[in-house]
Amino acid sequence: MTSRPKKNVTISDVARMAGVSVTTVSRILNGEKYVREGKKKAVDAAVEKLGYRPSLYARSLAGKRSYLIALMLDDPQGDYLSSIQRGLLRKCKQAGQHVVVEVFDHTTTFEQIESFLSSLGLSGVILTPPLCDNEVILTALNRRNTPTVRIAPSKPFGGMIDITIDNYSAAYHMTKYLIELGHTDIGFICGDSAHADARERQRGFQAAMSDHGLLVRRDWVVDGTYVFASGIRAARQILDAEKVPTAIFASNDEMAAATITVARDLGMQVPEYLSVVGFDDMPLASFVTPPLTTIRQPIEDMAVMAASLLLAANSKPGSQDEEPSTCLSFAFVERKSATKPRS
Amino acid sequence: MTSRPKKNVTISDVARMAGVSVTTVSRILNGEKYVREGKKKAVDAAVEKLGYRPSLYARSLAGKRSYLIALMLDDPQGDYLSSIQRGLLRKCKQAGQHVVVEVFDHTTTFEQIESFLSSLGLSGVILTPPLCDNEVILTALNRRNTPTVRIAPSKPFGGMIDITIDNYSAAYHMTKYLIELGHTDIGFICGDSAHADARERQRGFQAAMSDHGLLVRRDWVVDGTYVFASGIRAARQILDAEKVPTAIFASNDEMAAATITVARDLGMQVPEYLSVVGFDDMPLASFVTPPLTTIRQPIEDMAVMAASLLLAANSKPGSQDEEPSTCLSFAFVERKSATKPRS
DNA sequence: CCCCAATATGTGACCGGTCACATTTTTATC
DNA sequence: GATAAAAATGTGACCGGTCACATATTGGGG
Repeated sequence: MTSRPKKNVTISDVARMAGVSVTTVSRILNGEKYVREGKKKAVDAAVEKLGYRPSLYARSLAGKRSYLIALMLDDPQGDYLSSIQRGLLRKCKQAGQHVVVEVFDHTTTFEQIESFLSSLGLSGVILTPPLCDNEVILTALNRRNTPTVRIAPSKPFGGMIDITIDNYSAAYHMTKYLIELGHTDIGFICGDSAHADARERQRGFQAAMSDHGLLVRRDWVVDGTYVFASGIRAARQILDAEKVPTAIFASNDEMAAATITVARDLGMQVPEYLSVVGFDDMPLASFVTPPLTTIRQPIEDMAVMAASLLLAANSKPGSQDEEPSTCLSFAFVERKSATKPRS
Repeated sequence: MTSRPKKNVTISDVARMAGVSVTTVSRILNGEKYVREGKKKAVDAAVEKLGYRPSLYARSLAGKRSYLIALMLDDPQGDYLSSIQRGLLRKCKQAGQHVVVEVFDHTTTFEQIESFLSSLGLSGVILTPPLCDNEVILTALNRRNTPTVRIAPSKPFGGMIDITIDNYSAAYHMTKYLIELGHTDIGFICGDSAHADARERQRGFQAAMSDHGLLVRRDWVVDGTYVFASGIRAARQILDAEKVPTAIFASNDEMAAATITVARDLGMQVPEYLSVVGFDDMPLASFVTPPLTTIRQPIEDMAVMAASLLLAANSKPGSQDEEPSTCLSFAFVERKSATKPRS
């Protein structure tokens, strides 16, 4: 490491070379108005020639804005979160923001969040389930009033922006579909009950059933956690019994895929002997055999929108009250995994 | 937004309350030696009472160290990267570093990387395939001499730390296993050839075949990109022909799973009529029916180690030459997806 | 041609820490 | 008890920008 610590090019170097003041350079860099075209050219040239890049740290420290958006995750795993992250990265990159990913869970203390927030001075936060319903986190966020967008939260919280789909209706719709296909014996595999969406989906299922005068056997509604392994367990629990349903509605595709696997192991053809439907329409859904009938959720778009809203909220301060929360629409995707019940 | 912009608690507030100088506070916060126990107590108390949290920006700006580690991704998708990210997050959190995820690809210009690096002043970078072999990125990194750890790179590059497994040997081993099972007609689905590991695996396969005097039919070696969909295409290409192999070695589990799906669609039982093996041992591998015989790679550990090395490299500056690159060991995992060939 | 508003640009304080260096106190040695 | 080395602490410059405010230009309208 003999190389001289090569001094960084600073804004004043640029100013000097362009023959203007640092403020002017700063203005130009930030695209403010009130700058003469000529100076702008000179400055741009100097920037180019010197290879100047503003320091994120200096900017954040001196200015009021920040260039970091945090994606808070509980368990960094699975296609769902992957999609969210992908959408977020795409949007943020194009907006010149950087994404810092941070893991928190239900054991996280107020102190920890607080410390994270104040040391990073974020320009925004994206909260994914189940963190979006974590009181501790929400309170901390609110106290520091950090712009926040929540994805698929349970209930509104102090003017935060929420993005979700109508999980209840979607599940209702799907259930109705199965019923109209002729099924009356329908099993349900729940998602992680810490997630609001999981609870909503279950509500939708139950409602559809009772609206159609069908009873839901308690042993056909089993818990899952949205991951494949839990789907295996759940499906086994339902299908190992003496009396089995003719259809199973899994709260996400991963568990639906697991259900198909279990069914196959047990020698039950899908969909001939057992209809299986999922939720989310992850890539997986179309690859499985048979391809899953499911509900499409525009996850990546949700993330993109989340980022956009965050950025917007950030530029115009006073808009605390507008609450542009959004409920995006889902789509029913009919493929091959469900059909009329065996007679 | 009527709330007064609540001034931040600064280090000098703490110093004042504790009755010491800011330097002392700084020292204590950074765990340096040369501080009397008494003062430390007082300072800690003040910090506690005031709820003081050091600003990452101020620290990074003033100091020489940084608290951000970048994870550079090409395509943020799939279990492999997910695992890396998980390991990284875990380690970094415990080390008080934050992870910023950034997407780059082969179209990325030197200018872009350069700009990213200098504005963020990272304390380290983790490079995943295929970025770990991207000359542009490597050069930029080297020029700024940012501590870098590469995961599964192709060849050494200017004293950078590398972490990998011996993909060649692993593939060789797996191929030999199939051969010893009695297979002579073996197909191979390649991974993304931009990834060094994919090329190594193919080399290992070829070597094992020729070492055993077996010829590799060109139409049984087909390209894939490590994702499920590509596995479907590849498997179809191999299995739709008139003469099909008795075993297929897919370069990762996802494509192996796809192969099983295709085989099933074609009415070929796995493993009775077709043995299928994968690579990576992702969660998926044990869920698929039949569970995959595969090679386990300690991906998450690799990431943890990457982070550790980065942190270490960071604390002791002069250690440029040590090059603690590591080749972790893999494990052969025998499950149910491969067996003796049909006779 | 003068005056005022709108447009441009510069000045210097400040953001919240760290660091090199100076200074003071403690501890150990004789 | 004197004295030097080690330990502890303080001082002020500096990191690289932004911002509020002051100042200088410009451009109509009367």
